[in-house]
Amino acid sequence: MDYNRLADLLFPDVTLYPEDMEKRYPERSLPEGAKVTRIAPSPTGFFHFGGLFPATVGERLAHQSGGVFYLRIEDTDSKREVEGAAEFITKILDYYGLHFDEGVTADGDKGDYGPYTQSQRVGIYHVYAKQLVRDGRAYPVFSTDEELDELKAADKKAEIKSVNWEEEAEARREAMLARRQFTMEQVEAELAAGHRFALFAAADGDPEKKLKVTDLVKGTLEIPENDEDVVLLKSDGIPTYHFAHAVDDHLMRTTHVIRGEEWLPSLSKHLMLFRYLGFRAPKYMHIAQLMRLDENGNKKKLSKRDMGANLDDYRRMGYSVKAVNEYVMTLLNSNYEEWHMQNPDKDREEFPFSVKKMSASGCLFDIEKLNDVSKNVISRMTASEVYDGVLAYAETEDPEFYETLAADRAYAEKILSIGRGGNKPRKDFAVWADVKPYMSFFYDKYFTREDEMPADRDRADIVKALLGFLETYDSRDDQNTWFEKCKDIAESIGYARETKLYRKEPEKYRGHVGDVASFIRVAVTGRMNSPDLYEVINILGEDRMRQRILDETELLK
RNA sequence: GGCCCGUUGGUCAAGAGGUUAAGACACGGCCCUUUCACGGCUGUAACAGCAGUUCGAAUCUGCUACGGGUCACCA
Repeated sequence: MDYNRLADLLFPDVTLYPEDMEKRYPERSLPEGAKVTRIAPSPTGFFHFGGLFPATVGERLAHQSGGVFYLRIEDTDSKREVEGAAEFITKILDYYGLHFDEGVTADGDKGDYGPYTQSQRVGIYHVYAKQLVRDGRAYPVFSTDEELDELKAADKKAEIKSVNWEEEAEARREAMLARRQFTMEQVEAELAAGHRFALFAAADGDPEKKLKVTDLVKGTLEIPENDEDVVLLKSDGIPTYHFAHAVDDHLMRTTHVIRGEEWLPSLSKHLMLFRYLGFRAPKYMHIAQLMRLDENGNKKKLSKRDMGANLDDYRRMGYSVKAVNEYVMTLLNSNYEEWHMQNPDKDREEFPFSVKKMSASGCLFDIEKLNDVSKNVISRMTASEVYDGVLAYAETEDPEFYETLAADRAYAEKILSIGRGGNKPRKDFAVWADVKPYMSFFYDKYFTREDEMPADRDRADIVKALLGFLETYDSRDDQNTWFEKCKDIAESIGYARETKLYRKEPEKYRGHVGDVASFIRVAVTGRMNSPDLYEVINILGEDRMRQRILDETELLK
């Protein structure tokens, strides 16, 4: 067979050669050891939470080494493409603090190795496709539209459990061998009839022979050589992932391909393609998948449908970017947490991220741990930072609360300052959504009496204590004086001045000072629990405090 | 089913031939405390199994079991 002629027949419009591409996209001049990484999502309008892992690793590796981190959009599957998805991706990645040096951005492509959207690179793929035909490594397969439809319909077959794998494999093999048989005349006839073709790479591997590959996280892998022909170009001329991966990562000079371990089974194909194309293969890192527990208690890959799979959900649930990022980092390098405790003031960028520390096995997503990380993150923020965080969250998720907060920043910050700072800060919030119920009683329009007065205390005592409090209250008192007065009130109604005294001899008293504090707390906040009462009253102001206590005593009568 | 990957407490995990097998989360107890949220102390709990190598194995090898991934003109 005259492969040169076949190549011209198949790709009459392609006039460039691989050498031209090499010239157009030369080796990058970067410092020794600099890594070039990328993330390459499909524009489906959905960004998987798990996608944050390879993205974070790529970002850290590139920027830790003075290299390049870029974003490439893999839109080779038009069926799954969603309008505006690329924009959504750039937005959400930016939101999560992943900053790119190159690639698709909100204002178009940035960088010398573009275009960075695969659908705009078809001409480039065809140059290499034509070369592979010339080399006798790739061949066309013609299909009519009906046959194509059938293929698509057959997709579901793989989902049916009762596949006879042996028969299936044999049939596949036979079909493959049959496809490889064709004559130039047949090709000419098909072309003349206007039929479209898919381009396949003929596999030359022997699965009995193993290939030793080093994966930076999995270690040394032994994978069988590839003996399955690989689809390079689909009938519409668009490349498959496999082909685009080889061409793009070579031309964009990616040094490290970081992706999920679901790609491991096709690694053999990719390595073959790199060899056919005469490219040096990049270093690979296959990252273990994030898992969830199914109803039988087995681990399952966290898939699109699962709760918590959508990265954007975390924003909606009110997790801060920092918390999510720290959680991810904790899972990626488990010594991060320890490092962070020892270096509380240092930024995540300063952490010596290590590939060696990464786990080869998939871990379970643990919302409890995320919450803990998140509480710590928020507890370290200033009141002003918390305010900004809540405000940004409420703007989209709770517009009414947003208005309330925005109306008086100083007031909200005062509330958020309670118990903040110092080395034992309060840890009340795991998510921004926790803030509203926490501070609601500070706003008259949200104030409700949620908890009752303690049932085991005398109503008349309560009223006496409350009125006594109003009588002696002086807003100029410091906390100590204020609480001494509470003790006086306790004593005046036959309660113990100290809680300890009461515990020792409960029969001697009708209650204790803690009860008095509770009465005031319930009257003022409507709850049994609240942050520091003295500060709460100071922030609320004397007038509102008096009004609420008066209202409460009315209710008790 | 073939192929590949994985397996240390409930979860995330240190650990790289000799350790009382870290730590964090969760859970329990005690303490602190005017409630809550913190904080301190403390407890329960693990090397999947079996062989082999070795004076000695969580660490090396093999097998088994279990779990996961994957087998598209999807990525």
